[in-house]
Amino acid sequence: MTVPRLAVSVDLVVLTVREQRLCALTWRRDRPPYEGCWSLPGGFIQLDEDLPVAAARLMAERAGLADVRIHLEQLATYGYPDRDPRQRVVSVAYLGLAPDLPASSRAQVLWRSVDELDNERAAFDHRRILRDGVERARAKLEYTSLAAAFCPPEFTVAELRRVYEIVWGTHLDPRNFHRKVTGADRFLIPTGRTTTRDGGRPAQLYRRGDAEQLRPPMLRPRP
Amino acid sequence: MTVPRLAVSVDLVVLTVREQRLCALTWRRDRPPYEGCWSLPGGFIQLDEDLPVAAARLMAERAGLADVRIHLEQLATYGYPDRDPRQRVVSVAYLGLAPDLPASSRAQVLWRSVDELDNERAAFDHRRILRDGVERARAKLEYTSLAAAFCPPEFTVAELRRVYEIVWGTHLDPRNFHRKVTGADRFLIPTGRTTTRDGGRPAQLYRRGDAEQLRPPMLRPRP
DNA sequence: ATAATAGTGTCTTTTAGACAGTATGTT
DNA sequence: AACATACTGTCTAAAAGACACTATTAT
Repeated sequence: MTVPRLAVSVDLVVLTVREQRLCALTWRRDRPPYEGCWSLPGGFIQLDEDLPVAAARLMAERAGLADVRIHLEQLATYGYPDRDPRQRVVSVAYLGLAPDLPASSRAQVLWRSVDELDNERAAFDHRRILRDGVERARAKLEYTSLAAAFCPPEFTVAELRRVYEIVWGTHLDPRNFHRKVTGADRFLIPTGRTTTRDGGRPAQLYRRGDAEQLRPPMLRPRP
Repeated sequence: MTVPRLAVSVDLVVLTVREQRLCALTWRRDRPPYEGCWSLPGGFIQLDEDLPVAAARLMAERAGLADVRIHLEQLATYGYPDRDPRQRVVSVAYLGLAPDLPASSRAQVLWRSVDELDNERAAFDHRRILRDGVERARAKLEYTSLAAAFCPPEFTVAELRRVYEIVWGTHLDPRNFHRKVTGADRFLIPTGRTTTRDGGRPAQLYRRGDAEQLRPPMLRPRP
């Protein structure tokens, strides 16, 4: 019996919060198929390459983000037979959460609002993959400390709150939020320094603690 | 540029609760590599086959479970280069949650306790995959209604509680549990019938409701 | 009657949600 | 001074945890 062999790619859903919007890193395709559509950065894996290694390599090569501080986790694998019209490709998607970084040097690579992207023609099944990545990120803010992955190394409680508000598209009470996150075990570590970059009274700066879970979780307000 | 092509397989972590233990469906390997070790049921995908279709096919062919009522979801994809010594294989793992079914007709296919399996030599990286599947199942009981996937079509609150207790390895207060699950929106639908199969006072029988989320979640007791 | 399990009620503690009030900076 | 934001405190409502008590079957 002979075993079918397939092309295997890695696609990246890299999210960040910038200009009051949840944004994803995208390419603009300049040739068929799906010319003119947006697509996720990605590429084929090498024969001797582990999946997370391929994801990190493509993060540098195709997303322009060589920074190792970016949180990267496997999202899901997409493999229905005609998702690429040229050949059968099984794609392993990774989800990356990044702080607001300087834009890439390449003109082809753009941060774009996920709401905009959702209303535009996407290449392949990349809209579906993006949706899955956004929903994963939204869900993970509830019960993990991953929101801090969207923040710079030192951040204020208000900046962290704005991450939640923008990713969830909701308003959160600043005082209750403050109590919740500062009270959570090992979520935030005070640096002792303060900043006035948000205006008003100087705010404590925090670093990310080593807690991964947020217990009890912070549930999204439901309409 | 030439695209490397790889074998892609689907491996199944099928869990059930039987004889007071969380069990997984396994094969016993009768030839190298990993002769004598246990392995997860699985196989290669066909060239024109979608991943969920392949998972369902292998569920029937290799696990002996053609039953469509079994909950099936994608778990994760494993692809480090030497996970199979014969050739490079990227494996997409699926997680299945099944009620306590009659044993398979094939002697090679066995339900075995996940704790036992964790202490025995496994083929390939199947111990890691099993651990990931078990952890996913444990986590999902917290914030979804998936525990009912381990139960027969009609079940009592006590049977549902035993699922939680066995999967989590904890004791839960029967009265608080009853209040929580019967109060949860659209988690359980009373059938009107009762049963005495657990002894004692007859218990209401319930069917699974259409709620997928459990809000607020039922958190595992922590030590 | 006794044992076993189902189900209800009650009290306490924890947490969330709403919001008043004080603190400390900038303009 | 006015204003902006940070932070603390307080009250209430919801939910979890502990556990007493009643209900309905089998033996």
